[in-house]
Amino acid sequence: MATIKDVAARAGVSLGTASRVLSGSSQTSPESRSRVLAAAAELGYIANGPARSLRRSRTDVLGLLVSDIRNPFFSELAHAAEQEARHHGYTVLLANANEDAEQADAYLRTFAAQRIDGLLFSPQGTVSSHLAATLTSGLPLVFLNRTIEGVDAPLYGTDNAEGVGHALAWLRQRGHRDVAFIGGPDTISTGAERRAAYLAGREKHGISTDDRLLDAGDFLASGAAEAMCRVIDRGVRFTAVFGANGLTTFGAVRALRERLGAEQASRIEVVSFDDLDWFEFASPPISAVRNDASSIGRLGVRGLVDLLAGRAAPGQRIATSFVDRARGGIR
Amino acid sequence: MATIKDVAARAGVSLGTASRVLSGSSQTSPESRSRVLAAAAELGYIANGPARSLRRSRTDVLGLLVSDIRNPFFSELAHAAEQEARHHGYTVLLANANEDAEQADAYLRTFAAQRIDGLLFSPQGTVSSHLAATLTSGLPLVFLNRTIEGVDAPLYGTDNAEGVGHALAWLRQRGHRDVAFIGGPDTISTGAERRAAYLAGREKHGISTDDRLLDAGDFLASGAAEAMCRVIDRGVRFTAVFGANGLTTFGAVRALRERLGAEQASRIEVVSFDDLDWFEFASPPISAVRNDASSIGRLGVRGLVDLLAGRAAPGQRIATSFVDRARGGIR
DNA sequence: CTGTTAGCGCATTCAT
DNA sequence: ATGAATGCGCTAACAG
Repeated sequence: MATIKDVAARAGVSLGTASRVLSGSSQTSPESRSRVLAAAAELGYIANGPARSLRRSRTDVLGLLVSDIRNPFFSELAHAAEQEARHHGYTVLLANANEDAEQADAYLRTFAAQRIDGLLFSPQGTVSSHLAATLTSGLPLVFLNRTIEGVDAPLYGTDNAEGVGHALAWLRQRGHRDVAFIGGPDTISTGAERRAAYLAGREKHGISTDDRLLDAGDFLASGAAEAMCRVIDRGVRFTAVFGANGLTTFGAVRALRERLGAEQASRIEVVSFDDLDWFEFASPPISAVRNDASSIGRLGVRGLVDLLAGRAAPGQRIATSFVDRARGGIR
Repeated sequence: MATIKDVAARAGVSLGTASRVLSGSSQTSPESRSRVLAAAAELGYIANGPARSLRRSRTDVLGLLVSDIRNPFFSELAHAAEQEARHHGYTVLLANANEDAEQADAYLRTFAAQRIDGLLFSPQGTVSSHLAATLTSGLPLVFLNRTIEGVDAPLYGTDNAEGVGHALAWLRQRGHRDVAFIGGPDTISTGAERRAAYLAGREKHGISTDDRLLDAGDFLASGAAEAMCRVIDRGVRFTAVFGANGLTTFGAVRALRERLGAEQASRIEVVSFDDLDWFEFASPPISAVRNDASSIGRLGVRGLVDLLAGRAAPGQRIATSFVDRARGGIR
C-alpha cells in the first residue's frame, strides 16, 4: 500500500510538502499542490489512519454504545447518528452491549484502546468500576436517551413525561379505566421516568390506581411477556394495556394472545411507548407514542461535536408525537 | 493517559520487558511479570491501539458493511458477527450502506484508511471503481448472504433455492394456484436467485405461470408496496402473495390493506422469505421461510478468520427452515 | 531472560 | 513555500 513517502517521491517534492498538501493545512504552491494530488490519485493513496491518529493524538472516531442493536429504536438511532457523524467528518464505531453490563464494560475498554475522540452512550443503568473510570477520565461524553444519575453529561433523549401524557390522554379519551401498565427496569432511566409519569398522571386521567395492574419487565419481549402474565394471573379486569417500550408492547401482546386467545385478546386495546411498523396491522391496531430515534441520534452527535469543539452542549429533550390508530370513535 | 513507558518505569524494568509482559509474546520471569502487571493495573494502563496497529501493521479490526442496518435481518446478522468476532479477538467496525452504492463506496474508503484486517460484505450489486479497487487490493474478503458475480470470495449465505422450495411446497399444500410474487432487484444476488428459483419451481407446484402476477421492488417497504400495487392494477386474480424478503412482505401487506381494505386483504394468504416478529399477529398469520441471520453472521466471521489465518474458507449455504402459521388445514 | 535500539507512517517544528 | 529532522507509542530484532 502506497505511503506518503511514495507520493512525495513520485511528485518530486519532499515528504513535508506532500503532507501539507494532503492534509490541506498550510499553504502550498499551486504547482506542487497539483503534482502531489496527481501522484496520490495515480497511486491510489489512502492515508494510514493509525499512523495519523498516533501523530495527531486524535482518531476522528466516535464510539456509540447502545443497549441492543436489534431493538428497532436503537438501530434507527444508530443509523441517524452515523449519518450525522459522517457529515462532521467522524466515523462511528458501533458497539452493542446486548443489555448486559459486562459487555458494555468490555466495549468501553475497546473504545479506550482505540482512543475514540468521544462517546455516545445509552447505558443499562448499572455502573461498574470500568464504567466509572471511563466516565471520569475526561472523555467527552453524551448520553443518548438513557442517562445515569449523578453523572454530569448532557442527555439527548425523549421527553418521557410528555410521551406518557399523550398515552394517558388517549386512554381517557377511549374511556379506559382499568389499564394494565407493563413497565421497564427501574435501573434504566427511561423505565423509571415513564413509570413515574404514569403513576403521577393516571388518577388525573380517570385511570384506576389499583397497583395490581402494574408490573415491569426488562424492556425485552420475554420479560415483558412474563410481566403481562403476572398481571393476568392476578385476576384483575383490564380493558387496555400500556407497554412502556416497543419490545415490551410486543411481549405483552404475545402474552395476551397466548393466555387469552386471539379472540379475547382482540377486545383489549393496546397503546405503546415507541411505534413499530406492524402496529397498524394488529387487531385492533395499536396506537403509539412516536419516539423520534433519528432526531435523538442526530442531535446527540451534534452535541458531542460541540463538546469536542469546546462549545457548550446543554442536552435536550426531544418531543414525541402520538399516532392514534383507534378504529371508530369513543368506545 | 499512561503509556507503556510509565508502566515500565513504575515496575522498574525496561520498556521491552514491559511490552513483552503486556503483549504476552515472549517469556518473562515471574518476578518482572507480576511487577509489570501490578504497575499497569495501578496506572489503569490501556495500550494505545493506533500505535500498536502502526507497528504491527494489523489492527485486529474487521469491517462489516451491510446494506441496511434497520433491516432486522441485518441487525441480527451484525449482532451475531460482532459476538463471534469478539470471541476471536477482533473488533467489528460496522458500516451501513443504506442500500446505496455511493455510501458503500465511502465506507470502503474509510475501512481502507482504518486499515481493517478483513472485510465482511453484503453488497448492493453495483460495482463501482473504488469497490473494484478494494476487491482486488488483496484485502481478505468474505461475502455475507449476497455476492457479486465474478468476484472470487467465499459466500456465507442463505440457501435461496431451498428456501423458495419450502414456500412453494407450502403454497401447493394450501391449494394456491394464483400467486403474486413480489421480488427484489435482479442486481442483488438474493433477489435474482429467489426469483429464478420461484420461476423454475412454480409450474411443478401447480402454480400459475401468468407473468402478470410477477413484479419486483427494491427490497425496501416502499418499492415493494409499489410493485404490489402494479400487480393489483393488472386486474389478475390471486389468492396468495409471496414476498421475497421481510421488508418486501411488509410493503406488500401494507399495499394490500390500503388498496383492498383490511377485510378483502385478510382473504389473501401471505408467505414470506424472512420471518418477522409480528407475522404471528397478522390476520391471517403470515408463514415464512426462516433465514438464519445469526448463523450467517457467525459462520461468515469464522470464514474470514480462517482466511486471515491462512486457512481455506470454502463458503457455505445455510439451510432455512419454514414456519407454517396457517390456520386450520388445507384451504 | 532482559535492556537497547530501530522504525512503522505521519504531522509538525525549525530552518531556510 | 519548502526540505530536513523529530517524535507520537509501540513491537520486534539484536545483543548480551
